[in-house]
Order: sequence, then C-alpha cells, then structure tokens
Amino acid sequence: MMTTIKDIAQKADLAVSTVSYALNDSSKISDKTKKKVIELAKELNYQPNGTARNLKKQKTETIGLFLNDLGGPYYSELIKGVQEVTSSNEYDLVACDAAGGVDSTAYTFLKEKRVDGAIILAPSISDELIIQVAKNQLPTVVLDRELESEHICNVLIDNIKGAYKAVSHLTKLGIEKIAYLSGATDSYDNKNRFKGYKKALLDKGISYQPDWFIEGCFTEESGYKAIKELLVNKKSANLPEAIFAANDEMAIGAIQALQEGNIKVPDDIAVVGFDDINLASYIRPSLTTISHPKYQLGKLATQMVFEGLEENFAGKSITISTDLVVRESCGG
Amino acid sequence: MMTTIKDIAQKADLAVSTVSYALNDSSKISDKTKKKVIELAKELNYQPNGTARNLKKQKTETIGLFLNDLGGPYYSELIKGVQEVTSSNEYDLVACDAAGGVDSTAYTFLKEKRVDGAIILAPSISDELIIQVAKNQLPTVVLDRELESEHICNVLIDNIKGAYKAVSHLTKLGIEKIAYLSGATDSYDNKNRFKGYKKALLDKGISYQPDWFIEGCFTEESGYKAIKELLVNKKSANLPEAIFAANDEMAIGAIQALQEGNIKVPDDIAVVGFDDINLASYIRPSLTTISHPKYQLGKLATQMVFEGLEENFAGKSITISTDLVVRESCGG
DNA sequence: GTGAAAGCGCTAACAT
DNA sequence: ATGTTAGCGCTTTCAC
Repeated sequence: MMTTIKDIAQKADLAVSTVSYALNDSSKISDKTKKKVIELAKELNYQPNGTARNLKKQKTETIGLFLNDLGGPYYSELIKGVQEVTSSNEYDLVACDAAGGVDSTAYTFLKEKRVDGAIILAPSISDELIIQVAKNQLPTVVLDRELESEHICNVLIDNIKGAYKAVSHLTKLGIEKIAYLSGATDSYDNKNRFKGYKKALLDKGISYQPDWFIEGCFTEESGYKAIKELLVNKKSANLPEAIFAANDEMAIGAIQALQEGNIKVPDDIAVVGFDDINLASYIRPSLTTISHPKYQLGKLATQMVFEGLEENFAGKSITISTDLVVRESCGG
Repeated sequence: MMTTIKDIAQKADLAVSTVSYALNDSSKISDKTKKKVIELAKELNYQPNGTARNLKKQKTETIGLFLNDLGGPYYSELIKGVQEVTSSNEYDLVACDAAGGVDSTAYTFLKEKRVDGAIILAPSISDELIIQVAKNQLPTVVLDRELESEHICNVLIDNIKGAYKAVSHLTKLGIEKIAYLSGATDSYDNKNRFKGYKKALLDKGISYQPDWFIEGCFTEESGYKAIKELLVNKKSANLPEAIFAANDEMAIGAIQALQEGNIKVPDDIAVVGFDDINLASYIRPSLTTISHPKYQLGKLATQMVFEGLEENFAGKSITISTDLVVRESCGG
C-alpha cells in the first residue's frame, strides 16, 4: 500500500496537520519535528498524492495542450514554446490527443477540469465543448479557430495574408494557372488560406477556376491521392502550372505524385506549401512555403493562458504574421 | 462556480448519493428520477469533477507516456500504437515531457500517482525514480533501458543485432574503415549499438580503431558538428569510408556536414543510421538505416501496461527485432 | 428506490 | 509549536 501522511502521523505520534505542515516546510513547525517527519517519510517511501492535493486546492497546476495528432510533424517547435513557459511558471504540461471525439482524452480532461488551462490546436474539438468548458472559468487559448466567448482568447496565424504571399509569389513569376490543393474544407485554416488564394488571384486579374480546386484533407496521403487522380483525369495540356497546397504535408504528397507521373517540379509544375514544417527543407526539391514562428506561437499562447489565470482575458485576439520562404519547389 | 452533485441534489431535493447513482445510470434509480437529475445537470451545466472521482476510486484510468522530447521526430508512430491500445481499453493517455529532471512533469506525475500506468522512453528519468515509483504498484514499461524490479517490464529493441546488421552490410560492400558516430555514451541504446558495431567488425577480422569513435549526443546538430570537426582535423586521406551513426538524426546531420565539405555520399563516404525515422526516406541521398516496428512497439508496450494492471508482470522482458533498410546513402 | 454517512488523502482555519 | 476539525467532490456501503 501507499503510505499517506496519516501513516507518518501515527508512527511519529503527531497530528496529520503537523505532518502536512512539516512536509510543506511551514515555519510553524520546529526543526526537530520537521527532521523527524522527513526522515520518516523517506523511510516509509512516502509520496504525496497529487490527486488529493489537487482536489483540496481546487487546482492542478497543470496546463493541457490538446492536439489533433500527437506526434504529428507540425507541433515540435510549438510544444517547445509551450513547455518553456509552463515550466518557467512551475506548472506541469500534459499533451493530450483530441482524435476520437467525445471519447478522446481531450474531452475528458477538459470537461473534468483535470487541467487549469488549455491550449487547443485540434479542429476535431467542437466549438460547443470549448465554450462550455471555458464558461467554467477555464482559461482557454484556441489556435485553430476564431471564437469569442468567456475565458477564451484567440492566437491565430495570418492565414489570409500568408496564402496571399504564396500565390502572389507565383503570379510574380508569371504563373497564372494555379490550382488550390485544399485541406479539410470546414477548417478555419483552410477557409482562410483559400480566401487568401482567391484574393491574390483577383488582385492580379486572374479569374478563379473552380476546376482547380482540388480537395484533400491536410494529410500527406490526401495530397498524394488528389494529385494522382488529377493526373489521371486531366490531359497534360490541361494541367495547372502551379499548385498551392493548404499545408506542407499535402504539398509533399503532391510532389511525390507529380514525380511519379514524370512531371518535373518546379519546371513543369511549381508547388508551394504552408506551415514550413521541418521536412520542408529536407525534401528534394526543397519546398517553398509560408512559415510562421511556431516556437513563439507556443510561448505566446501559453503566456496568454497564464494571463487568463490571473484575470479574464476574454475577447483578446492576437494574429501572428507569416513569411514566405522561397526554396526550390517553386522555381523562383 | 462549478456546479457539483450537491447543487443538483439540493435543487432536486434528493440526496447526493441518489444524484450520483442517477448520473452513473445505476439500475437502483427510477427512470423518473434519472430523467429529472440528468435534465437538471444539463441545465446547471454540470461537469463531474475528475479529480474527486479519481481520489475516491483510487485510480485515474490514465496511462502516462513519458518522453525525453515531446514532439521529437522519433515518436510519432509509437504514440499511435500507444493511443490505439489505451483508447481501446477506454483509458486516457497523457504525454509528458521528462526533460528538466526532478522538476519535470514526468517526475511529478509519476511520483504523485497521477497516472495508473507508465511507459517510459526518457533516459533523463533515473533508474532510482522508476524503481521507487514502480514499488508503489505502478505498472511501468521501460523502453530505453534494462531494469529488473517490482512492477517493471522491459520492452527493448535489439540494438546489438541491429547495429551488427548495419555494419555487416557495409563490410559486405567491401568497406572496412567504418567510423562510429556515437550517441550519449551513457545511454542504453548507444552502448548496445556500439557493441553491435564492434562485434560486426570483430567478426570480419577488422580491428576496432578508437580513433574512429566520434562523439555526438543523438541530436542532428551534434552529428553535424562532430563531422564538421572531423573534416577539419583529418587529412582527407585519413577519413573513414563509412560512418555508422547511432541514430538517424545524427546521420542526417553528418550527411549535411559531409555535403558541405564537398564529400559525396555515398561515393566518398557511406552513411548508415539507426531508427528509420520518417525523415530518413525523404532526405537526399535517402538514408540507409535500421528500422524497428514503432507502432507495434507502442502497442506492445501499452498492452504490457494493461497486463501489469491485472497482475504483477515484473521481470518480463521482450526484445523487438530490427530490419536493415537499404537506401541511397550507403551505395549498396 | 432513496437517503445518511463514511471516507479517499490532503490542506488550512481555528483552537490550544 | 502542535492538535482538532472541517471539507474539497465524489463513490459506495448500509440502512430504511
């Protein structure tokens, strides 16, 4: 069995409160007693029970990071930023997966108040849940949607301008036939990246061709499949001159499919992605893409959570700007 | 304030126990009462408090995955395997970072019993802590060391044979001057990979050259720096013909350094890694490496945890075999 | 079918 | 400086 402060109290012939104070190094307790308690604790292999303390103190000192795909390629730097801030505030951090809907760990931890603050980057978590949970005083920072409600703050990437930059770069190279490889169509990021794409075309007087809306769902595989299909369906004369993918993973899948179809990237078709994941600089041709400061994003989001712990930060919204990173895949 | 069952009980003019039973859909309670309670719960935006339940039930139904580097490139598939098994057992999963020693979330969660089982892949967690924590009935699976103690089970990669395969492949290609790019020298993985390297040389009658032990620490940067230095110090005549890196990240760093030094991989120097991370197939030249079934590893480790939840599995040890994946970087 | 009460392990206000 | 006590929100035994 686990030893509790009760056991220590018994053995030491002290009250539990005294033991508790001693273990928490309270100034009320004499050095002698403290020493005795601490020794006994070590002897009995005592470990405080976090659950009990959390219940009593009505807080967990833990921040939850809720991701759609724990271990996905996007998050590594972001997590570092989050970690930096949580640990410098002497809080704990747990990363939870949100895939699986209402049965996911994300739902459980959010609803059951097993964290004191939440950072959400998981489109699969519904707006309703977030709003409901945040209503119960849970400071929540959402990175993947715009949401105005109590105890919710938005930290967003400037998707529209980012996409605009990507597409404008292509048009500046004289390319006009630019396809859009879409992510999940209902996602916030995708919607805005699509907006930026259309705006860039419009500003150049290029009319948007619904025909060049290619549907994927943010995964590498979806990009690969979508382009494979495209190559089967279209005559080569009817192919776009460039593909702007709503994220890097799809762009990488697309490049793979193009190469397998003996289409040269960027000579025949240029490809531009979004996010600047690690892989982007490693693949050949290296991927032109839109980068955003992930580490900073993580730090900022987490700082906001701690701000929300102190005061109600509802309604705050921060937008992070993006940068075009030109590499080989666009030929420019 | 958060609503509790007490609030519901009051409003419904019922006992808290009745409310609790009703919410847990106990057969004792009349449908009418259940309906009333559930409606009221919804109305008051009631959410059960997980901490309280965990305390009462003396379990969290949560498995902890403790990693040295949350978001590192290695773990993605492993995490999926772990997730698969935890969720099929209707448990939750939290991933915790172990960097930062005794102040890390890993230490806190392990010591405070905030998880019911642990999967550890974090050399920075000390053997002592693991043994101590496991003594308190915490089923623990370690993936990064051999450890025999109560409630601990080992799931290991066959590092020695893996390294042996890698180096043997090089010697079969007629390469004899093979350098070893080492990971953290005190790590279990590194020690055994080094053993396999030496054994493969020995079996071919090639004597081990301490001179070709190059020190890194498993990071891409450490591999890059180590090889940069090597190129500065050695005359080109004195360079090895191949580098066997203790993991892929260092191998990738090494390739980068070699290419910057105008040394052709694999023509001038072959490079082989270990782990078969995602990146390995994307870089150019693609990386020859030793793969192991990460998803399976995650599944297996997690299944072991659940086994340990039922019965004491102490002393069990499983070793996973590896495969050589030949790609471009070794020229074979 | 419902209620009263004990208790999980801890903290903290209030005695002494 | 130490002890007594109440209680965090929940589950569960036992009584009615």
